[in-house]
Amino acid sequence: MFATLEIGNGELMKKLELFEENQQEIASLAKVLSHPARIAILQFLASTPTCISGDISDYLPLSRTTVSQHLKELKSMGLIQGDVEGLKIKYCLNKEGIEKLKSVFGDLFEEITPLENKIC
Amino acid sequence: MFATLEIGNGELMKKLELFEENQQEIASLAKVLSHPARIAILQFLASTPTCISGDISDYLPLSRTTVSQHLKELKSMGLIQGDVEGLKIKYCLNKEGIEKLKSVFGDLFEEITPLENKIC
DNA sequence: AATTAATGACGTATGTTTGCGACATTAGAA
DNA sequence: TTCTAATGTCGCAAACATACGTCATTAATT
Repeated sequence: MFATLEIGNGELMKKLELFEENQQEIASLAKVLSHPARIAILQFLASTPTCISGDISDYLPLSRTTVSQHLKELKSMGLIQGDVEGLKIKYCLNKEGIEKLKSVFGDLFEEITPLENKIC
Repeated sequence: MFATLEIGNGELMKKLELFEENQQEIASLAKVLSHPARIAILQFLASTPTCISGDISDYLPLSRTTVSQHLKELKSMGLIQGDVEGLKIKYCLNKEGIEKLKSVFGDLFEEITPLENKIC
Protein backbone atom coordinates (compact mmCIF):
# COMPACT_ATOMS: atom_id res chain seq x y z
CA MET A 1 0.00 0.00 0.00
CA PHE A 2 1.32 3.39 -1.02
CA ALA A 3 1.05 6.55 0.98
CA THR A 4 -1.07 8.88 -1.10
CA LEU A 5 -2.16 12.45 -0.89
CA GLU A 6 -4.76 14.53 -2.58
CA ILE A 7 -3.69 17.36 -4.78
CA GLY A 8 -5.74 20.39 -5.63
CA ASN A 9 -8.62 19.08 -7.70
CA GLY A 10 -9.09 15.70 -6.04
CA GLU A 11 -6.45 13.72 -7.90
CA LEU A 12 -4.36 11.32 -5.88
CA MET A 13 -0.58 11.45 -5.95
CA LYS A 14 1.87 8.96 -4.52
CA LYS A 15 4.09 10.43 -1.84
CA LEU A 16 7.77 9.90 -2.49
CA GLU A 17 9.29 7.71 0.21
CA LEU A 18 12.77 8.48 -1.00
CA PHE A 19 14.06 10.17 -4.09
CA GLU A 20 13.98 8.01 -7.17
CA GLU A 21 17.01 6.49 -8.95
CA ASN A 22 16.34 8.75 -11.86
CA GLN A 23 16.32 11.89 -9.74
CA GLN A 24 19.50 10.88 -7.96
CA GLU A 25 21.28 10.14 -11.22
CA ILE A 26 20.42 13.54 -12.67
CA ALA A 27 21.45 15.25 -9.42
CA SER A 28 24.84 13.48 -9.35
CA LEU A 29 25.58 14.42 -12.94
CA ALA A 30 24.49 17.99 -12.27
CA LYS A 31 26.70 18.14 -9.20
CA VAL A 32 29.79 17.30 -11.21
CA LEU A 33 28.93 20.19 -13.54
CA SER A 34 28.26 22.56 -10.64
CA HIS A 35 31.76 24.02 -10.38
CA PRO A 36 33.26 26.40 -12.96
CA ALA A 37 36.63 24.64 -12.80
CA ARG A 38 35.08 21.38 -13.94
CA ILE A 39 33.25 23.13 -16.78
CA ALA A 40 36.52 24.76 -17.77
CA ILE A 41 38.26 21.39 -17.75
CA LEU A 42 35.64 19.83 -20.02
CA GLN A 43 35.86 22.77 -22.42
CA PHE A 44 39.66 22.63 -22.36
CA LEU A 45 39.71 18.91 -23.10
CA ALA A 46 37.28 19.40 -25.97
CA SER A 47 39.34 22.16 -27.51
CA THR A 48 42.97 21.08 -27.34
CA PRO A 49 44.71 18.32 -29.25
CA THR A 50 46.73 17.27 -26.20
CA CYS A 51 45.49 16.77 -22.69
CA ILE A 52 48.34 16.29 -20.25
CA SER A 53 47.35 16.73 -16.63
CA GLY A 54 49.98 19.38 -16.02
CA ASP A 55 48.73 21.51 -18.91
CA ILE A 56 45.33 21.61 -17.30
CA SER A 57 46.60 22.80 -13.92
CA ASP A 58 48.81 25.38 -15.61
CA TYR A 59 45.75 26.64 -17.48
CA LEU A 60 43.44 26.92 -14.51
CA PRO A 61 43.77 29.52 -11.71
CA LEU A 62 44.01 26.77 -9.10
CA SER A 63 46.73 24.70 -7.55
CA ARG A 64 47.77 21.39 -9.06
CA THR A 65 46.36 19.54 -6.06
CA THR A 66 42.95 21.14 -6.44
CA VAL A 67 42.82 20.46 -10.16
CA SER A 68 43.75 16.86 -9.47
CA GLN A 69 40.69 16.53 -7.25
CA HIS A 70 38.40 18.01 -9.88
CA LEU A 71 39.83 15.59 -12.44
CA LYS A 72 39.14 12.73 -10.05
CA GLU A 73 35.50 13.74 -9.73
CA LEU A 74 35.01 14.10 -13.46
CA LYS A 75 36.61 10.69 -13.89
CA SER A 76 34.50 9.05 -11.19
CA MET A 77 31.35 10.19 -12.99
CA GLY A 78 32.75 8.82 -16.25
CA LEU A 79 32.93 12.13 -18.09
CA ILE A 80 36.67 11.96 -18.71
CA GLN A 81 39.32 9.26 -18.85
CA GLY A 82 43.01 9.34 -18.02
CA ASP A 83 45.52 7.17 -19.84
CA VAL A 84 48.97 6.70 -18.35
CA GLU A 85 51.76 7.52 -20.79
CA GLY A 86 55.02 6.93 -18.96
CA LEU A 87 55.34 9.56 -16.29
CA LYS A 88 52.57 11.71 -17.70
CA ILE A 89 48.85 11.12 -17.82
CA LYS A 90 46.81 12.01 -20.84
CA TYR A 91 43.27 13.06 -20.05
CA CYS A 92 40.43 13.33 -22.50
CA LEU A 93 36.66 13.32 -22.74
CA ASN A 94 35.02 9.93 -22.35
CA LYS A 95 32.69 9.44 -25.28
CA GLU A 96 30.28 7.10 -23.47
CA GLY A 97 30.09 9.27 -20.37
CA ILE A 98 29.45 12.44 -22.33
CA GLU A 99 26.75 10.71 -24.33
CA LYS A 100 25.12 9.42 -21.17
CA LEU A 101 25.19 12.95 -19.75
CA LYS A 102 23.53 14.36 -22.83
CA SER A 103 20.82 11.72 -22.90
CA VAL A 104 19.99 12.02 -19.20
CA PHE A 105 19.66 15.78 -19.44
CA GLY A 106 17.85 15.50 -22.75
CA ASP A 107 15.21 13.31 -21.11
CA LEU A 108 14.88 15.69 -18.17
CA PHE A 109 14.51 18.69 -20.43
CA GLU A 110 11.78 16.98 -22.41
CA GLU A 111 9.98 16.08 -19.22
CA ILE A 112 9.98 19.57 -17.77
CA THR A 113 8.61 21.45 -20.74
CA PRO A 114 6.03 23.91 -19.39
CA LEU A 115 2.58 23.47 -20.93
CA GLU A 116 1.60 26.33 -23.18
CA ASN A 117 -2.00 26.35 -21.96
CA LYS A 118 -1.40 26.04 -18.24
CA ILE A 119 -3.26 28.48 -16.02
CA CYS A 120 -0.40 29.60 -13.86
CA MET B 1 49.13 41.35 -22.11
CA PHE B 2 47.77 37.93 -21.32
CA ALA B 3 49.50 35.27 -19.31
CA THR B 4 50.08 32.43 -21.73
CA LEU B 5 51.40 28.92 -21.51
CA GLU B 6 52.58 26.39 -23.99
CA ILE B 7 50.56 23.25 -24.39
CA GLY B 8 51.89 19.96 -25.72
CA ASN B 9 52.78 20.65 -29.35
CA GLY B 10 53.91 24.26 -29.04
CA GLU B 11 50.53 25.96 -29.23
CA LEU B 12 49.94 28.88 -26.90
CA MET B 13 46.96 28.96 -24.62
CA LYS B 14 45.67 31.82 -22.49
CA LYS B 15 45.74 31.11 -18.78
CA LEU B 16 42.41 31.71 -17.11
CA GLU B 17 42.70 34.47 -14.52
CA LEU B 18 39.30 33.70 -13.12
CA PHE B 19 36.55 31.51 -14.36
CA GLU B 20 34.58 33.01 -17.19
CA GLU B 21 31.00 34.32 -16.98
CA ASN B 22 29.93 31.49 -19.17
CA GLN B 23 31.46 28.84 -16.94
CA GLN B 24 29.99 30.40 -13.83
CA GLU B 25 26.55 30.59 -15.37
CA ILE B 26 26.58 26.92 -16.33
CA ALA B 27 27.90 25.97 -12.89
CA SER B 28 25.16 27.93 -11.10
CA LEU B 29 22.44 26.36 -13.19
CA ALA B 30 23.95 22.92 -12.64
CA LYS B 31 24.12 23.55 -8.91
CA VAL B 32 20.40 24.19 -8.72
CA LEU B 33 19.84 20.83 -10.44
CA SER B 34 22.30 19.05 -8.16
CA HIS B 35 19.81 17.93 -5.51
CA PRO B 36 17.22 15.20 -6.07
CA ALA B 37 14.55 17.21 -4.24
CA ARG B 38 14.85 20.05 -6.73
CA ILE B 39 14.66 17.64 -9.67
CA ALA B 40 11.57 16.09 -8.09
CA ILE B 41 10.00 19.52 -7.69
CA LEU B 42 10.56 20.39 -11.35
CA GLN B 43 9.09 17.07 -12.45
CA PHE B 44 6.15 17.50 -10.11
CA LEU B 45 5.40 20.98 -11.38
CA ALA B 46 5.58 19.76 -14.96
CA SER B 47 3.19 16.89 -14.31
CA THR B 48 0.39 18.29 -12.17
CA PRO B 49 -2.29 20.75 -13.11
CA THR B 50 -2.11 22.52 -9.76
CA CYS B 51 0.99 23.57 -7.92
CA ILE B 52 0.23 24.75 -4.42
CA SER B 53 3.25 24.98 -2.17
CA GLY B 54 1.71 22.68 0.44
CA ASP B 55 1.04 19.94 -2.12
CA ILE B 56 4.72 19.92 -2.97
CA SER B 57 5.87 19.52 0.63
CA ASP B 58 3.27 16.82 1.21
CA TYR B 59 4.60 14.98 -1.83
CA LEU B 60 8.28 15.15 -0.93
CA PRO B 61 9.90 13.19 1.91
CA LEU B 62 11.13 16.40 3.51
CA SER B 63 9.78 18.94 5.95
CA ARG B 64 7.83 21.93 4.74
CA THR B 65 10.64 24.25 5.82
CA THR B 66 13.21 22.37 3.78
CA VAL B 67 11.00 22.26 0.71
CA SER B 68 10.46 25.99 1.06
CA GLN B 69 14.20 26.53 0.84
CA HIS B 70 14.51 24.39 -2.26
CA LEU B 71 11.65 26.35 -3.85
CA LYS B 72 13.49 29.55 -3.03
CA GLU B 73 16.61 28.36 -4.80
CA LEU B 74 14.70 27.26 -7.88
CA LYS B 75 12.98 30.62 -7.91
CA SER B 76 16.17 32.60 -7.46
CA MET B 77 17.61 30.90 -10.56
CA GLY B 78 14.42 31.70 -12.45
CA LEU B 79 13.36 28.11 -13.09
CA ILE B 80 10.03 28.45 -11.30
CA GLN B 81 7.69 31.24 -10.30
CA GLY B 82 5.29 31.59 -7.41
CA ASP B 83 2.07 33.54 -7.70
CA VAL B 84 0.25 34.55 -4.55
CA GLU B 85 -3.38 33.46 -4.51
CA GLY B 86 -4.87 34.63 -1.25
CA LEU B 87 -3.27 32.66 1.52
CA LYS B 88 -1.84 30.04 -0.80
CA ILE B 89 0.97 30.31 -3.29
CA LYS B 90 0.76 28.68 -6.67
CA TYR B 91 4.10 27.58 -8.04
CA CYS B 92 4.83 26.60 -11.59
CA LEU B 93 7.64 26.28 -14.08
CA ASN B 94 8.95 29.55 -15.47
CA LYS B 95 8.95 29.29 -19.25
CA GLU B 96 11.79 31.76 -19.81
CA GLY B 97 14.01 30.22 -17.15
CA ILE B 98 13.50 26.70 -18.39
CA GLU B 99 14.28 27.80 -21.93
CA LYS B 100 17.42 29.58 -20.76
CA LEU B 101 18.47 26.41 -18.93
CA LYS B 102 17.98 24.30 -22.03
CA SER B 103 19.87 26.68 -24.26
CA VAL B 104 22.81 27.07 -21.89
CA PHE B 105 23.19 23.31 -21.52
CA GLY B 106 22.56 22.80 -25.21
CA ASP B 107 25.48 25.09 -26.01
CA LEU B 108 27.72 23.35 -23.52
CA PHE B 109 26.84 19.92 -24.85
CA GLU B 110 27.63 21.01 -28.39
CA GLU B 111 30.93 22.41 -27.24
CA ILE B 112 32.09 19.29 -25.44
CA THR B 113 31.47 16.76 -28.18
CA PRO B 114 34.50 14.46 -28.27
CA LEU B 115 36.22 14.36 -31.65
CA GLU B 116 35.83 11.03 -33.40
CA ASN B 117 39.42 11.04 -34.67
CA LYS B 118 41.21 12.17 -31.53
CA ILE B 119 44.20 10.10 -30.50
CA CYS B 120 43.35 9.57 -26.90
C1' DA C 1 -12.05 40.53 16.95
C1' DA C 2 -10.19 36.03 17.69
C1' DT C 3 -8.81 31.75 15.57
C1' DT C 4 -6.90 28.89 12.12
C1' DA C 5 -4.16 27.81 8.15
C1' DA C 6 -0.54 28.62 4.64
C1' DT C 7 3.50 30.32 4.15
C1' DG C 8 8.26 32.50 4.44
C1' DA C 9 12.33 34.00 7.44
C1' DC C 10 15.65 33.03 11.13
C1' DG C 11 18.83 30.37 13.68
C1' DT C 12 21.44 26.41 14.26
C1' DA C 13 23.39 21.74 13.97
C1' DT C 14 25.42 18.55 11.06
C1' DG C 15 27.41 17.13 6.83
C1' DT C 16 29.82 18.11 2.33
C1' DT C 17 32.84 20.65 -0.83
C1' DT C 18 36.72 23.23 -1.91
C1' DG C 19 41.44 24.58 -1.78
C1' DC C 20 45.95 23.68 -0.66
C1' DG C 21 50.52 22.42 1.51
C1' DA C 22 53.18 18.45 2.63
C1' DC C 23 54.26 13.78 1.65
C1' DA C 24 54.51 9.37 -1.25
C1' DT C 25 55.14 7.06 -5.58
C1' DT C 26 56.99 6.09 -9.81
C1' DA C 27 59.19 6.91 -14.75
C1' DG C 28 62.73 8.49 -17.00
C1' DA C 29 67.33 11.17 -17.24
C1' DA C 30 72.01 11.84 -15.78
C1' DT D 1 72.00 4.28 -8.76
C1' DT D 2 70.79 8.89 -7.73
C1' DC D 3 68.23 12.81 -9.13
C1' DT D 4 64.35 15.18 -11.09
C1' DA D 5 59.74 15.71 -12.77
C1' DA D 6 54.79 14.39 -13.04
C1' DT D 7 51.46 12.91 -10.57
C1' DG D 8 48.30 11.14 -6.88
C1' DT D 9 46.95 10.85 -1.72
C1' DC D 10 46.38 12.66 3.01
C1' DG D 11 44.85 15.76 6.32
C1' DC D 12 43.37 20.05 7.62
C1' DA D 13 40.74 24.64 7.56
C1' DA D 14 37.41 27.45 5.76
C1' DA D 15 33.33 28.00 3.21
C1' DC D 16 28.97 26.25 1.79
C1' DA D 17 24.75 23.19 1.68
C1' DT D 18 21.10 20.69 3.90
C1' DA D 19 17.53 19.77 7.15
C1' DC D 20 14.48 21.27 10.39
C1' DG D 21 12.24 23.46 14.68
C1' DT D 22 10.49 27.80 16.08
C1' DC D 23 8.74 32.21 15.19
C1' DA D 24 6.47 36.00 12.36
C1' DT D 25 3.19 37.40 8.94
C1' DT D 26 -0.92 37.55 6.68
C1' DA D 27 -5.58 35.76 4.50
C1' DA D 28 -9.55 33.70 5.30
C1' DT D 29 -13.07 31.84 8.66
C1' DT D 30 -15.87 31.98 12.66
